[in-house]
Amino acid sequence: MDTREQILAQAEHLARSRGYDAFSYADLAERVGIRKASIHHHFAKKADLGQELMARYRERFLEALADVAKRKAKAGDRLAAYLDLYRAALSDGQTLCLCVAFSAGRDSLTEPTLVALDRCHRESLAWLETTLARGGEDGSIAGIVDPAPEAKAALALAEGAQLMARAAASLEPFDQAVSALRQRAG
Amino acid sequence: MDTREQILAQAEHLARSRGYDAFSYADLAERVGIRKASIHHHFAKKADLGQELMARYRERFLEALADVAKRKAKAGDRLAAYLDLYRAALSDGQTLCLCVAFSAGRDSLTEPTLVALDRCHRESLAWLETTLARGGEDGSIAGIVDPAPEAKAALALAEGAQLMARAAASLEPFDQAVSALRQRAG
DNA sequence: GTCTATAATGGGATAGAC
DNA sequence: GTCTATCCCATTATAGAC
Repeated sequence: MDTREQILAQAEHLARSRGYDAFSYADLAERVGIRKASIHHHFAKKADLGQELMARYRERFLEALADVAKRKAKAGDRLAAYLDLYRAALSDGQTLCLCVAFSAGRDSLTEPTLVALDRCHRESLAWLETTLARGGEDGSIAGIVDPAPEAKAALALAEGAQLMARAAASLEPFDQAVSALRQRAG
Repeated sequence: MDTREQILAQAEHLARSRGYDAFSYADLAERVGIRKASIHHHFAKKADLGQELMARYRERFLEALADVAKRKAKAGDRLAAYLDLYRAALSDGQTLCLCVAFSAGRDSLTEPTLVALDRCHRESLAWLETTLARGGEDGSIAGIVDPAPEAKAALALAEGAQLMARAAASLEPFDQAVSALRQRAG
């Protein structure tokens, strides 16, 4: 992994565990094992780093959703896998997904970063809406009436459950909060 | 309103709109119309201010829940009023509730503040669990099977819907995300 | 591409006069 | 209780040598 990738990886971890405002180039430099000035060589401004973090997070997340759709045929299994993605992102209550972390501190973000965040939300919702609609049709997800608002509810539930788990620094609140939705997926 | 109260009010607004890390004593001083040193007279350390912010927020929120229980007899109406509290806290997508704002940046908080945050979550969950249980019994909330995990789901949904609305700086995502739960309450 | 050095600014916090 | 003045440190960011 080249230096630029290492910076991005460490920055993502810091942003997801502490928040965008609460990590510095000094933290980052220490973890990567280079100097602050070298970070600036790769990302001139912190805003550039934030923007790229969000852009690549969105890309990776959407790829993961596409992969779920490829691996799982039944909509119910896809929804379960969706919840597992959020569960895994928690790392036992230590980190949030980047969308949640960035949403809370949106005032510190620049316009391109906000655009990428919004795009991530909209694309996730489209995937969820399709999944829920299919699940309603083939009967693999129970109680689907109107897929569009229910997709928003599912996203809100996943993000909120993550937040509760992060507050408690434990996975348990997440599992309990999503259990009812999980059961609807069989 | 005395100075101390003004400081708390402005600090709460800043913490809820920007996050704990992203507001300073300088911001606060400017808004209250006094100097930084005068803020330190009332709250020696920022951690003291954070702790008191969380403590009084919890107190006020729990009072609001008690008030809902006093004003509304039916569990379904209580749940609707609960969602309205979260909706009102959003101020059109400009501010989060303090629990959500503090959960995201928990690494910056001191132990007493985290204890108050956890207490706020636990007490809210207890209120919700009682409300959902009653709603299941009297039929005013549809589809209640197991109140304990469903209380956690309702809290996660409310917090997550707030986060989505904050990300979009709009009330709309909140209303759509909670619409299904609202309908279950009649 | 990484380094040392440093600028410029802003952060939390304190001393002491009024 | 509020002020001015100041301290010390962390922050983002840049210049220029290697």
